[in-house]
Amino acid sequence: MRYTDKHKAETRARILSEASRRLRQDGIAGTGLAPLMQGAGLTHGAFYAHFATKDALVQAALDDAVGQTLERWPPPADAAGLQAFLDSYLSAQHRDDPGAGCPLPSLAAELGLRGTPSASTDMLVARFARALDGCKLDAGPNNGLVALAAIVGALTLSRAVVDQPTSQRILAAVRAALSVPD
Amino acid sequence: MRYTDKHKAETRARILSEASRRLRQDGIAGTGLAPLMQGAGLTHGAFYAHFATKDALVQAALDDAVGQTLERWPPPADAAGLQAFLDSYLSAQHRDDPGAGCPLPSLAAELGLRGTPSASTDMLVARFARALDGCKLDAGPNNGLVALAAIVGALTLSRAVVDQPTSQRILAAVRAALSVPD
DNA sequence: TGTACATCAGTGAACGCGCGTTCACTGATGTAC
DNA sequence: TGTACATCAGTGAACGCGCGTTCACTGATGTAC
Repeated sequence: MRYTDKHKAETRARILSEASRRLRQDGIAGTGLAPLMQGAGLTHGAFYAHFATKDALVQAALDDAVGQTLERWPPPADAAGLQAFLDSYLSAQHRDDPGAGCPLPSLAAELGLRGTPSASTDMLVARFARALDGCKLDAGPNNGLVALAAIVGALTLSRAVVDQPTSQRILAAVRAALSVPD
Repeated sequence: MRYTDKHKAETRARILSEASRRLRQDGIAGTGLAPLMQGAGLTHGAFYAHFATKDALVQAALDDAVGQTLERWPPPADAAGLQAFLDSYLSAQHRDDPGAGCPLPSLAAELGLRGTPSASTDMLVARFARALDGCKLDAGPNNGLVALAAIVGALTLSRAVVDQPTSQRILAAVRAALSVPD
């Protein structure tokens, strides 16, 4: 072997991390392989030593983004943890940095339209729905699923809306609606 | 003039209608001008007799989609009307035909990421929030805004999810959570 | 320990293709006389 | 009413560009002797 296996694994991880960020920031169609590889400090030709196609990278990067998201927002242990989850997910910081955020608001629509969804998405939906089940919404047996739809919709709309006060109001309204009472 | 003004206006309307549908179906980046013009029964060169750039078309087509959406779901007059709105918006039919549907679930994320949002989006958000204010969610002063986030998130997720029972459950759960009681 | 060879991640030029956009041209129609 | 001209929506070839992908080659490293 020319380089150690460790070296190759590190390069692959670097490409993956760059892709994971760029996909959430620019969308799937908006992410080109050449700029991506340049961002990873390589030329575009090196790509195919690590992934068979762009689609294969998209799948792997999506898995990575989902994993990162589950690490950032692990299942809350108690009411305070759930409140922290909501505050963090519905923050201006999350809204303004989609590349580091949850892939559902940034990528779910494109995945749905393309018809090439991944199993990771379903898992993330299931985990987040369970995590949110305890929030105050009081929407019946699928409380967590309703709360998830609300926070994903809120973040999506808060990014799309031009008027900044409206953007803030959307986040604040959903935060208030789901918040655990003191 | 070679053709009547009416003829030109009709052609423009045909391009706009085709674009309005395709944008919601394939996204902005996913909609090419050549296939679009072919869909309108013209060659791609004719495009620039009607629009200055692709961006100008996107703006106009987005306005068209918003207008179409407000016609399809006008402000409900009473509780029964609100219920009909919810049932229709959260239907499998709406989920499975994004090209004819509300542009928020299909395009809001891309508009947010691109940073080229339109005033129409804000108007649609405001109108729908007002329309949904009376629904049962009971989420405080911005009830309609919370309900809007929930239905937009629900439709987006129902399209992205692989598992069909989960997709149906998302729509049904949000429908139940917002429904006006009998 | 030192040398010869095999491996293969990474380089950089090139592939065909579709993109948004431009442009010389056509030809059906409206207007002027 | 009939003819000559002006208009301009629409055609179709072409533009440069970035896309995903391929490929002959390089050269640093690990392995074999």
